[in-house]
Amino acid sequence: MPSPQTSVEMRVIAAAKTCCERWGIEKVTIDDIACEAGVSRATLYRLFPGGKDVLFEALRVSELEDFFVRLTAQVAGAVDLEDLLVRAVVAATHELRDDQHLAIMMASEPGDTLAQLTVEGLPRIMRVATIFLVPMVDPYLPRRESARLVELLSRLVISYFLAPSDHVDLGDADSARLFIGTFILPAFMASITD
Amino acid sequence: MPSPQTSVEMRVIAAAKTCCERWGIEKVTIDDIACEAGVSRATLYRLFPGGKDVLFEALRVSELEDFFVRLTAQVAGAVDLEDLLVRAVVAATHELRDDQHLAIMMASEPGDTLAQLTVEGLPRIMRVATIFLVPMVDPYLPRRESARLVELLSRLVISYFLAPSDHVDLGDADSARLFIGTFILPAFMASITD
DNA sequence: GACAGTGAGACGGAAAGTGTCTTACTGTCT
DNA sequence: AGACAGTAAGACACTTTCCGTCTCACTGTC
Repeated sequence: MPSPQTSVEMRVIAAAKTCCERWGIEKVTIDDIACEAGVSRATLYRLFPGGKDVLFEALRVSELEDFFVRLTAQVAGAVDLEDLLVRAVVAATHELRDDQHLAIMMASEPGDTLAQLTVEGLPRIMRVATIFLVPMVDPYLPRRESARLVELLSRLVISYFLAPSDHVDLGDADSARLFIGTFILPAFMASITD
Repeated sequence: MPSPQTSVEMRVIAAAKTCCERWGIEKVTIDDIACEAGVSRATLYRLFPGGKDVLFEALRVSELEDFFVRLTAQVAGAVDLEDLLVRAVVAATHELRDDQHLAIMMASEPGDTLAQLTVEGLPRIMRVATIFLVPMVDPYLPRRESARLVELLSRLVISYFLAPSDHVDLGDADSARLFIGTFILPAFMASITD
């Protein structure tokens, strides 16, 4: 094989992303993706048995991991729990707002995209968020509390992204700090190990 | 009827344009357009007998007319033939470069889009260009020469737009003036009625 | 030479899209 | 009131596209 074993999968996933941006998920066909990836349909089905559903699930997971990899990089160097949470919330909000791919999906298939951010996709989002963020919160809180905190903030970031508030702007560090200091940290105060 | 007789046609054409931008021409269906226009399929077929082909042809004509209406506005007030031609060429080049719709089409269906700018669509472009521009050139040249001049410049604008040159930039007034003064006007000098 | 990975493409069934037609509704005009 | 034009809704038959699976041939690698 000419490259690491993930190469073809990655290429197919990237092709799926490209095709989605070009045509919208509901107009993309397996042939489109296979063609874009420079791969035969047979290969695509061998790599992702189950077809479109499995492939798009893999794409979402891939996107989500990229999202949190970037997020992790942006919160490196936080000095305490409040700083960590504020940075994470602000960075996540900006990532969401700047996500070109997400914007296109939201414009062309609002229904599906919203479902992926809320009812259907939220469990996966929570799962990946937990994997990436809980280890960062762990130094400050007991494990169980870390998971609760990450879940709570993740839900709030998504909610405020989808429906911005007049009172809080989680994309603004000061506003986020005030919000977190007022509504979030007190609830976890008793557990803070520091 | 609640509005002028062209209203429904316009709405359908606008819907076709919207759908094209969202999904690309090769992915759009008649149902998409009818739905976007808030019109039944029956109505759409009554308005554009022949379906997709006729409808898209109407869309192209509509786009083209809009293009030249804007162009006409931008060359108003030209003081002589050279000035008129330079303004027209520069404005047309900028229109093409800034055309978001065209850019999307070019990205998603380069083949079809190019065909509409060259082999298949060029006769229509020439026709509409002639209708709009010849009257503006007429004061300076005999009718037959006007048509030749408009055709020549239209072809050149498209060519330089599609494949920019290192020597000439028809989007730049000085460069365009030099070009027109050197290669175009001399050929028509003998006919200038001024 | 065995073998894993792949491209090409055939295949039948399912789904979507097309173009035509009929029916019923809603206003407008006489 | 009744005729009428314009329309939405959707049934219909036909065509095209798409899907998922399968076979076969090719190509490198061990």
